[in-house]
Amino acid sequence: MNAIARKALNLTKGEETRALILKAALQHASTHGFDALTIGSLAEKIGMSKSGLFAHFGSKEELQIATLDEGVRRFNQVTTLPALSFPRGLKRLMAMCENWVTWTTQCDLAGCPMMTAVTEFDDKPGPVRDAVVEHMQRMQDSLVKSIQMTIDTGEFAADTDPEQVAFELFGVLASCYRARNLFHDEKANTRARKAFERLIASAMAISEPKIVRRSQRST
Amino acid sequence: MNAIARKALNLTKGEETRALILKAALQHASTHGFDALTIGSLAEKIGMSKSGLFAHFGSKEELQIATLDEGVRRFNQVTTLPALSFPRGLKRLMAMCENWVTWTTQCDLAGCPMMTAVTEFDDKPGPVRDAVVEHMQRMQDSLVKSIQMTIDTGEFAADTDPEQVAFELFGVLASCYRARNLFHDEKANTRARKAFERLIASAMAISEPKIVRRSQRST
DNA sequence: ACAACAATAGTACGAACGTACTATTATTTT
DNA sequence: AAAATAATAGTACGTTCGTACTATTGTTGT
Repeated sequence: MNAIARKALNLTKGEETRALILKAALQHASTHGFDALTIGSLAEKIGMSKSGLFAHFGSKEELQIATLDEGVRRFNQVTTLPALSFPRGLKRLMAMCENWVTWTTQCDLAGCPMMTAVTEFDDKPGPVRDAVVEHMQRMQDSLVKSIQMTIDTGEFAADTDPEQVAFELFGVLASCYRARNLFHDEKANTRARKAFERLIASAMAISEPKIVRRSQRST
Repeated sequence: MNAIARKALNLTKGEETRALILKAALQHASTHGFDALTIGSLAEKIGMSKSGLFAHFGSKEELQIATLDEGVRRFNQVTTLPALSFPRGLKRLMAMCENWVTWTTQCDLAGCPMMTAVTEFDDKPGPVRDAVVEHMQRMQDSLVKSIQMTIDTGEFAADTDPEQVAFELFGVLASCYRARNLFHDEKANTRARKAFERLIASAMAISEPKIVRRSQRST
């Protein structure tokens, strides 16, 4: 990119390379993990010197955190943001579920960087773990809020436990990623969608099954 | 352990230390990951020399695979095996679910080593990944078989998709581990149990909800 | 008990790691 | 265009890594 084009985007040279580094870093971390995110290998990957790259972050931990932040940013960009164009409630929630399934593909990532970060840092105290926890907490809060909205609109049963639904939705996603990345299972996305549907349907159904069962059993 | 006690267990000295190493290795890997399973740190942890420990495995990869094998062995020991004492079908399946929730605690592990291995090696080709895939495939097959048995006994609906149920069961477990290890959520186990129950109930329910819905909508 | 062998320790090596520190270019501001 | 500043490269250092290789100790079978 030349200086003119850069100025048009209000980017300094440093910011431009930093963005370039983070793009490569995110790709690397999503496939090989955040621990494999070494300064040397990353520098070689994008064709710059170790020290030149290092100067942008000051430490490996800062690089990891910046990469994680970038991952979350991209995630929100392709999942949460587009979902906001749907009306509050079930429609929006379903849009988010669908976007979750396809987001890594959309962003050209092999795995989900956040999911990787979670298992990598869940027992490794330090600033990176803190960042992971904060991000995941924020995501969960936003998800719980979406579910609560679906209750408020009356689409989900009033006695639905939003946190329980969020818990299960996350599980579906985790299972989907595993099936995709470990087993290269082509049905992974389909299975995830089916699981989402079932989960949603179960939150919608009020207490109808009970009534039926009673009438059948009373024969 | 002295030589007499060892002989009583039919163990050579080498086998004894190997078992000791693997116990420490599994603990280390379950908390810090398989990549952090370095020869040096492990040797120091159990008070022996790097070269002495190394001689038992010949390479780091072999150590990782042996540790993974040990994890699977322990897993089966406290989950699959006890469940076999329950009758085929729903009872046994429910026992397995319950054992999954508590197995790491029972084995004094911080996280689930297999779950860690999956995210760590899902995009890292090599013998370790191959071992992970093989183990997980075997586990999944056994789970699918258990679900199929529950269909055969008539406890699950005939049109139940065993692989789909296995997919979702795994997701619940993944979510449980995340809640426990990342958020230190005390409700994690409770949520997992609730999710299992809901999933099982949904496989049991035939097509009753449909009937109700139709009658309501036709107003 | 002693020879044969298994198990462990010691030492050394190249490679890669993170991170200082200094030098050299680009870029921006005046 | 020159001065000031930002960005990148170069070099070096101490650690730790995995893994050879050799030496020593412990265990086992005869």
